[in-house]
Amino acid sequence: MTTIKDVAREAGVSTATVSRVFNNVGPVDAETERKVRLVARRLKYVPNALGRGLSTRRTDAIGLLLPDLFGEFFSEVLRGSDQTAQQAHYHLVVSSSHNNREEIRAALTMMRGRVDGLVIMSPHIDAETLNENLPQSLPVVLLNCYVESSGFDSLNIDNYGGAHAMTEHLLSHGHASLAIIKGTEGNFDARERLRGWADAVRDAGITPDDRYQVPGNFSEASGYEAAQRLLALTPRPTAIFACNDSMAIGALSALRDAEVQVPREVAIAGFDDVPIASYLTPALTSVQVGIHNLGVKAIETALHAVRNKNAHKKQQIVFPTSLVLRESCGCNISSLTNHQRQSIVPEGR
Amino acid sequence: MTTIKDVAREAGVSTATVSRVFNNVGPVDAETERKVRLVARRLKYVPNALGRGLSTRRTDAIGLLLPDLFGEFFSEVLRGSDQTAQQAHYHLVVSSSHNNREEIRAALTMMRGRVDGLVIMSPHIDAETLNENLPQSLPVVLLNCYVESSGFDSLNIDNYGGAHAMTEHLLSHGHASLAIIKGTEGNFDARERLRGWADAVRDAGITPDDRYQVPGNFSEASGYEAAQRLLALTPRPTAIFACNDSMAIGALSALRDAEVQVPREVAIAGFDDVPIASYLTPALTSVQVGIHNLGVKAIETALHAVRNKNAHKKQQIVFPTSLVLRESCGCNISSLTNHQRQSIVPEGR
DNA sequence: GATCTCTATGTAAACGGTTACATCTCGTTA
DNA sequence: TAACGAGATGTAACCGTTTACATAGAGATC
Repeated sequence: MTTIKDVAREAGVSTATVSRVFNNVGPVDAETERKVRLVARRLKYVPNALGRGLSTRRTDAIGLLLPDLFGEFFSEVLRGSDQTAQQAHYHLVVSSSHNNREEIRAALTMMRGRVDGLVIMSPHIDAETLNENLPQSLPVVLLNCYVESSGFDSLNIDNYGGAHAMTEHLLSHGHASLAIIKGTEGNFDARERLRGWADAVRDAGITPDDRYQVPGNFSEASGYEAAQRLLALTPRPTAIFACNDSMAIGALSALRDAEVQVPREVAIAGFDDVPIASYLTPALTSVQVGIHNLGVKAIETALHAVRNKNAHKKQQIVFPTSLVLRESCGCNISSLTNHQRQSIVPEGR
Repeated sequence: MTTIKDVAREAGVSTATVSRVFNNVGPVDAETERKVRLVARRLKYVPNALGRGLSTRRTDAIGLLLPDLFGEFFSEVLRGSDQTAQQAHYHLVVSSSHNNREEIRAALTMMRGRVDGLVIMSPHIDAETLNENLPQSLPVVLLNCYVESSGFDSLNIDNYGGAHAMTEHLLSHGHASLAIIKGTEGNFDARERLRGWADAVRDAGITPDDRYQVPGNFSEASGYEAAQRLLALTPRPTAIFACNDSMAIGALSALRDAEVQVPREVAIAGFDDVPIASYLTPALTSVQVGIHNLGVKAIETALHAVRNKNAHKKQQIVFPTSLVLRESCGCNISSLTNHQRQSIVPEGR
């Protein structure tokens, strides 16, 4: 592997000059530059990222800590993140499947020194763990984490508002017995969505029935199971709000297997508005959160922090949500094609 | 940020000893070790990855180059990769959305020096580009790339076999007019699947109709459009083989909008067997490729190469596929629940 | 022609580790 | 008791860059 020294020797200049050429910094004679570039190309020289990083204390990489790479949600977050990072000529170091505090801690220390900034998406994180395991100077962006500290930039989805609005919408269809398929126990999103649902139900003058609140874990399988459980109840609920689209998909599948018509007999709505939602049968009504944008914004925030050496004012941003009404909730728009269906969004809340 | 020198000074030993302690190498007195670890913990010392990497010429990271992070397929590959890398205490540097040769070239050089090995999944790669832009010593695993050289480890899906088998299966349902929704132009997978389909059709004594081979690009939207185009034909095909599940999902959606019964009027099958396939309406018959395993195996191969300093014998592995028969192809198993449905696989081909 | 600027370049010290080699101290053996 | 071997530790070179500082030469200014 050729180093800067090889290039310097071959071009008859010092390493400093080669460095200047490759970083476009300081004055370099045009002729010298030409010569250096020529030699570099001939020797296939590429500056070593480690050496450079050690010297500059920059890595040109952003770390991305995710809870579990499952389904379309994370795929979309990642896509947005990757695009944004790449545009800024940054790398993405991805680490996932951290399902408890100890694993997170390990991942955090592993990341130290490898990245210039960190985007963390994990329900199992708290300010103390962060402060314990990360240098103060490392920019951190919390994505959908419930951390009370205002010492970090954070991005959150308006879980409460979205769930509340969707529940109101289902109520507007005349449903009186609303059920919810809850998200993973202890998860912040799950809790907030449940709260939004419960408040909306109560606001409508209905007392939430405990039996109508069945557990789930954000997977299709759990949605399937939850729906089966709901169908066994008497009286059977006439509308189901699933705390994410994956579970809604599972639920749809269970209802079909039980030969229950959706939305005629039971209406369904999800959360996230994953890309395939509009292609389902029936097309899934969902709460749109702009997942892709979430990834984009997270990286942008991290990069901003990196550029300001983390001395900027930290922001807590809440991402607004909007309802995307399709068929599964009972909106009578079955004559539209999918493409049109995708754009039907109720006026702003 | 505390360095090894700080720890050494504070513990009253040399940096060499501290290094020995943290790498479990060479003899160190138990008492000394205790003291060093204590000081290290107190100072919150974490070895710097860059310094270490520069010295050892290892980065403990594997690069993953993907064409486009879209949908469930890549999400699954990534999940398998990440799990495997993490178990081996390696990091994953992900880079995606490389849709032409120049972008690939740029990504390859960016990765140089940052990773110990590289997993490349890209239709736009060739042996020359690889040899030009990568040092001979860097382990490379090609995932689903069409590269004629045997100088690299490679993993390929049995695209031809899978498509052939699925087409045969559709034919066994008595369909005489089979259509195909093709994958992205120029894509290796797409080409092989088309070839498998065409051969199976011909083997059945049918001459493939050009109008029944409509273009697609592996996205839901393109599947939707392609199906619409097929429905407009007379005679209308009675079975459609979509070159991946995303397009099959789009097609299903189009057929429903056109009020065409699946599988009664038109049968459909996909390729990939993404996780949600079994939750669709009707449940999607697909060619299973074990996407998750693909990621696992790719990283395992890369790690093996890293450990052997890339001096091992390169392997070209073809991943077998299997059919997963559900409802959309017309198999009469509608009385089963989803869970059972998932496990119905025909005897080995 | 001395002084001052400005440009172009070189020198060498970091950056944070690892590791070959040297050194020192003991306990063991002939 | 001298020689030896093994264990514990230190010394310093090295990995590939960047960059503060030094230096040299060429015009420009007085």
